[in-house]
Amino acid sequence: MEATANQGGRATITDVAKRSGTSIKTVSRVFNDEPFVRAETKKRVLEAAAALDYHPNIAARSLVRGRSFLIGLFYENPSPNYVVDLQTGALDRLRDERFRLLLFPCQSARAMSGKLLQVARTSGLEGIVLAPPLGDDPRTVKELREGRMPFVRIAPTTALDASPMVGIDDVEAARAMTQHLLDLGHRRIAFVQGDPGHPSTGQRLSGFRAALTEAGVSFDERLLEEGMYTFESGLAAGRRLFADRMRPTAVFAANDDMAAGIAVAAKEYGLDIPAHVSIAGFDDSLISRVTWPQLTTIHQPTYDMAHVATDALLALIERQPLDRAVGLPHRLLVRGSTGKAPSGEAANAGSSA
Amino acid sequence: MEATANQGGRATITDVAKRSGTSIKTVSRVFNDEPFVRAETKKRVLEAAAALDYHPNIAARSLVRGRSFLIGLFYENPSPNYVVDLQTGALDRLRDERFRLLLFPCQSARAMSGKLLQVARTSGLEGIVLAPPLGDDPRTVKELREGRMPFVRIAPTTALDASPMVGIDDVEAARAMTQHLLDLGHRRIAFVQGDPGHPSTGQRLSGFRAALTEAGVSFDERLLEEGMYTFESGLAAGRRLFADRMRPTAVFAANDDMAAGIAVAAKEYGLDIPAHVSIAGFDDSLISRVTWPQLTTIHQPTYDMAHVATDALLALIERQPLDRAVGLPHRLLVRGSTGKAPSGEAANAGSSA
DNA sequence: TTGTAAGCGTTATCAC
DNA sequence: GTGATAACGCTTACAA
Repeated sequence: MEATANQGGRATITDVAKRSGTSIKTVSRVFNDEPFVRAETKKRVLEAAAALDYHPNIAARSLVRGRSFLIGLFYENPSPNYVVDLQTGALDRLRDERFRLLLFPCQSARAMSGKLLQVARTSGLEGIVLAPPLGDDPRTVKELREGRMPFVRIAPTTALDASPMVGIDDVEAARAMTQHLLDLGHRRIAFVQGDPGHPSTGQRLSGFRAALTEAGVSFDERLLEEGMYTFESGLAAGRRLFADRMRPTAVFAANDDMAAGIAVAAKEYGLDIPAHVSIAGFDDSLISRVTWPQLTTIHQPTYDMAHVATDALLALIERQPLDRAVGLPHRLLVRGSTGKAPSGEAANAGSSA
Repeated sequence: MEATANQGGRATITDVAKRSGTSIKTVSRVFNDEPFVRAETKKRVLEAAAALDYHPNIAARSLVRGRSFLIGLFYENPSPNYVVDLQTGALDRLRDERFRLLLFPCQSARAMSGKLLQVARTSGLEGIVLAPPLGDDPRTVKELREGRMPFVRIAPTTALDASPMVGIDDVEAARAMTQHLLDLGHRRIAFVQGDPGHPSTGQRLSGFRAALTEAGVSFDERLLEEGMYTFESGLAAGRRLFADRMRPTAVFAANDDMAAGIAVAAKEYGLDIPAHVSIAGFDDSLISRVTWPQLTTIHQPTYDMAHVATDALLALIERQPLDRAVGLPHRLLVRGSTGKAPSGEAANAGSSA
């Protein structure tokens, strides 16, 4: 072959070595920032590389090192806001690292159960970040552990020490929100649950209940509504709640999408927010700022959680020390959708449907 | 070395060959679905592979083929809804292909100008999908062409034949929306522009103007407001518009996020939508369905555009025939935020601030 | 401080 | 149908 100019394709390390009058090893040293290269030599190499528009071949590099420098972000969440926060947090952490991020939107935790390791292997991933609720599938966790695939979970609720994790305290946050409603004088507070498949659903509910119990307020179980974390399910739950003569003076939804649906239902019933009914959400997603009035909610640092999780994953892969569990603070954002309970406590203002 | 069992690491093609009593070439044939492998041999290979949990090493494969099977999606859009639609469209097209998608969220087209090819080369991309407005930067386009990097643009507005493209007709869609408002009897219609850096801004405005001109309605230039495609800029524009005594009876915003902001401004001024003022958006983003009332808008098939663009990119990379330009249809979605113009044409109902 | 040689795990060539 | 063997472009011993 006697290759001289490497016709056609991209320049290789050999081309650069020839052009700079050095060896491929020296070029390799320069491109890997290894010490012991004379400044002048380095300069010559860099010039040749620039002239040839040389970029190291990632595949070759990966092959010889036995590493892919690829990590995967697995998520199931249907909320674009949440997903983008997640991605951005991970991507930002990867900036200036050699690692790259591959996305794995999943239909459901159930559908992925037992397949995740397989997918990771096929894609050559070196590690995985699992967004909720994927990190709560026992089978997935078991598989990943047995397969020795490094992984970090965001906001897991089961087998907390099965992997490094990062999260907020959902129970505590829900308790804080409930306390806020109690402080405003509400006593008939409804709670709309999220997807039963998400463990956050149970946690938020238990925080809600705990706050009521502490305050000595008994809970009317008829005010516990089911939902699926979607706008539509919130709308439906709201309609059911407001159709009742003994409707609540406040509704705490386990996420913002449902809260927005509930707000629409309230308007359908001619109820003013917050004069007739207060509505609280959870997540501080974009949607919470575009309803009118804006939703009182809990800010979850999704971006930060993804950032920290990615950080931990890199440490795990590189076998560096890391925190097994990081707790990030939530924030209660009081906005226009919650206000003083109507006087008379169980007021029934507004037109009925 | 006399390697027998490949200790520690992943199983390789050699391991599979040994275990199945064949050669690596045969294993390779099986895993690449090449013909001329006896069914029985194939079966043996597959069994051995399964037993060993063998997955072909992507890096090695890429190296020898001189291909990365990586494509990049570059976007600048700050709207999570839009971004996720884009990603999903591209990802869905890639399903069951060997290609993988790398994400490149960009700060701005300007910041990327002159760097894009560089980034693509460094990441070893085989091709690129450019979401608006990145596809309108002349320098980027020139560079990509000269560097012979396959790329497809979504909704470009300049140098339309510089690359394969897919889009909708923004001018036509804006004209349709304006016509809808005219049909409802509106004559004082305000237009809120988007980010001047996005070419869609100019197109939508010109569609708006064209419709007015055709209808013989003169346009009061004071009803042309600036915006940035963000919720906040819409809110600000809305406040300016509604503070004026001669406020419009309808507002057409160049996207939904701004329209949602305008709706909030209207409520601040005590204006009922659509009784006092009609509001129209553009994009059919999630936000358009969570305001109250829901926004009349234009459905842009973002998902489909990304899907088609990715499809075209793959064809381009594989040197297969493809359409240089695909036009996708828009859809006018009439929802609750637009209604008949207040009687008396220039009505001024509602309380002022 | 620099260079030589040996792989990394595939696919491609070409003989059998 | 199948199997040696040579690349692919790079990093890592190991010399010099």
